[in-house]
Amino acid sequence: MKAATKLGASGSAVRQHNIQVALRALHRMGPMSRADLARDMGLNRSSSGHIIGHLLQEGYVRETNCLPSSGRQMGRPGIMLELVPEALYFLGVEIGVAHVSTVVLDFTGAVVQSERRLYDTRGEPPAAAVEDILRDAFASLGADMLARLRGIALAIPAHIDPGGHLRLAPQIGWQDFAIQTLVRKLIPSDVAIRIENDANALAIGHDYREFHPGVTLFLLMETGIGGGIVVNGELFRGGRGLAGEIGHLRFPRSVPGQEQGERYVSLEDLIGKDALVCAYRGASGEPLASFDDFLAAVSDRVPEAVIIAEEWAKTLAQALCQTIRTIDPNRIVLGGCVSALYRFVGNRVQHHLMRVDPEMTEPPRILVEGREQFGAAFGAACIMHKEFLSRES
Amino acid sequence: MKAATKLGASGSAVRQHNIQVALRALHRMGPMSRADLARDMGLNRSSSGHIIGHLLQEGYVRETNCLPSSGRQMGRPGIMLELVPEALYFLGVEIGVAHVSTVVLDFTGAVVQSERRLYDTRGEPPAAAVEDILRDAFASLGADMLARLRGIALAIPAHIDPGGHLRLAPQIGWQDFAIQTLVRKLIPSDVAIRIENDANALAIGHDYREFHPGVTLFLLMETGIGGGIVVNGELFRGGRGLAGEIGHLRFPRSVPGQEQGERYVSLEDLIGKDALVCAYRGASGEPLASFDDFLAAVSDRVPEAVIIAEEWAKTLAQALCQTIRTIDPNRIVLGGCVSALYRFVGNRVQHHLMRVDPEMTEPPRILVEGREQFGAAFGAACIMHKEFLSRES
DNA sequence: CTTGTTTGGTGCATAACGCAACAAAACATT
DNA sequence: AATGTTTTGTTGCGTTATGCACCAAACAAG
Repeated sequence: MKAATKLGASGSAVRQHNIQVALRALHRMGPMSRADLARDMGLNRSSSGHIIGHLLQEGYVRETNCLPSSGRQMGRPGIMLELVPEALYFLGVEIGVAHVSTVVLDFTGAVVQSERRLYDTRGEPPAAAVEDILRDAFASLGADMLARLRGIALAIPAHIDPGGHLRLAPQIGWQDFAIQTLVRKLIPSDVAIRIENDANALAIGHDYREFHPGVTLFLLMETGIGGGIVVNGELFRGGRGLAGEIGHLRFPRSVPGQEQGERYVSLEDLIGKDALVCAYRGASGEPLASFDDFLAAVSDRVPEAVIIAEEWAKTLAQALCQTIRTIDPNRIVLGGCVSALYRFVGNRVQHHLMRVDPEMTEPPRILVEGREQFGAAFGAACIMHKEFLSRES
Repeated sequence: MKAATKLGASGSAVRQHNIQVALRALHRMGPMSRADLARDMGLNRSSSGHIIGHLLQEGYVRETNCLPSSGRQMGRPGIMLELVPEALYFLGVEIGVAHVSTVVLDFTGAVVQSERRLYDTRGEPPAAAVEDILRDAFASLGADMLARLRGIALAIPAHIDPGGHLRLAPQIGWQDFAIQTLVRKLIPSDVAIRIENDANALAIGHDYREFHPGVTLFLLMETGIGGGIVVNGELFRGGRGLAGEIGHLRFPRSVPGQEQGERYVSLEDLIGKDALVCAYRGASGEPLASFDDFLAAVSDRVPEAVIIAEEWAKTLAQALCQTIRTIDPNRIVLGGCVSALYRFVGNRVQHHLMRVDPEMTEPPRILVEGREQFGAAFGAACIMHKEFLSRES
């Protein structure tokens, strides 16, 4: 109510803004000339030239011999410009239950370094673990990267509130931990920081490679079911950072013993990896069967496995229907190891979707994200890259 | 992918932007001096003075004798400034099933005219009806209002896609109708136009009187259950304009005859007004009972009515739980005549909410919007007022 | 070779903001 | 009552970034 407006733009703010727009255009459209840039930004060639001159001098942009890829042109060809890859670096760190991954992006957004190593997160107190992980991540960076690092993001399977405070991370046993202020104390003050939920990071990572207009729902399906919602390239976090947590949808399941008493079970306890493995072990009589065994059985159409997969498809369809009606996504992307099951029973999911809600007009496309190399660490790094090109330098 | 950036800001664009910011501040904070404005906007007093000088000359702002309401101040008191009410007007029109409402806002956002009359929308072909309604709405405006009208919004119980095309309006029997292009042809080209879903308009209307940070879910509960999601003052429409349509959530209901075969019913067929009236008529044995009779019976704790209300509370809690987990709202506002039931069984809804999802930490506040005079027409007018203060003049 | 077209750069004008200074208007103090 | 203090509104000047017009350069086509 008394929130200050604070949006006044002064002269030099315009220049900052236009620099950001130019860098974003250069990032998205690849090499382009000053004239291309002027047309794209809607300003005069001379202004574009001044901006590029500034960026050349600062070392963010360089001229390149790349051929003008655009169609046949009549006059003098332009001098192609591109972002200087080694100008700045951005670090993404994924803190998992039993591993830590790091990804380094250069200024063009390309992955220049990627590591994954085992780490028992549960065995350490939070503060010591974070300090440990960051020290290791920094040690793996070259001196030039370290000097030009401008952003770090941590992706954690946790509920992070809008202030960067970790509320609850059941899988790694952390809770109520001021992680952002801790990280802030550990790294130079000119490096931007962001703490993000891992599913949100994955969603951004998937979306950032190419811009998807509209609304995308990203589901990360492992033992838990996480989710991220991306709207026109921006994360939708909800009021307290919990939006998209589809895994916590509740479904009534009648208890065998009692006739009337309904119990409510969360979605991830119904269609998560552990639930599937547990069901398959019971049905197959193999108490040591793995998730891959289950997948193989579904692939071979073993009846016990197919029945479990069918139930999975039905429950997933119910959940997707609720979500589709609530946020109206244009597309749904499935990730995580459980998403492999969709390749076998995707048509069953579609079938149940139409059965649950026959009135649904043009349901969103559902696709499976297979490229697991782009993990949450990549998404986290993308968040910082994106943020740098969106805020003032 | 090839989307032009087109965000370059030139010199005069800065001024336009700052004019908008100044007008918004004046609208939100009420009368304030040039110095107050400069502080709020974060620019120099001289710049603020220049902007105000321009707005005074254009007739958007005037000096007033209103006392500086802010606390004790030492030096020379400032000259209070305020928006000129009669500078511009904005019209909101709600097209209902059996009535049409119009609301006119002045430049300060105050309601200066409000009408409601019966109109059988179903009895007319869409194009003729819209033309008819608009002609009547214009006829009710004074000449000065007509000359200074800058925006018209229509609120319709329909699915409107992002392009302003009416896809489906079952309640009034319209579908697939290019309403925005029709309206565009009927009114002067300097008047902005917006076609919006009625629940969305209501949500904006509720939110616009004072700014609510975070996420608000607005539920319009009549025979149908509509919904609107407002995020930091902006509507979240979803990929195709269907976000928040909570009434179309599907719930499995076992059919009495068949044991196994589940049927899925949409939420509005379970907790909408017609469903409640139908159930109460059956239970009470009064085939002509009205919704108000049912409410009175619940108020008097007539057992048959209370049982129906309890089922309503349980189903509503289930639906709210799914929604809360999906979009994580900070608050939920109930509107429409059915929301009166919440006053009686709100605690039961809360009880079921905790039973469905005991792990929910700090559930959003649920409140009932009683001021029905602020209907969808008011919300539609607010949309145009807001849009004028947000876009370039 | 000449002509046409497009590009990159330069000088000048314009627009908007920040800064500093000043008169004016109230209140506090002596 | 006279004076100092504090804040406000206004004015002139300097800075910055953009737009416009013009020019040389580079390449294609006739």
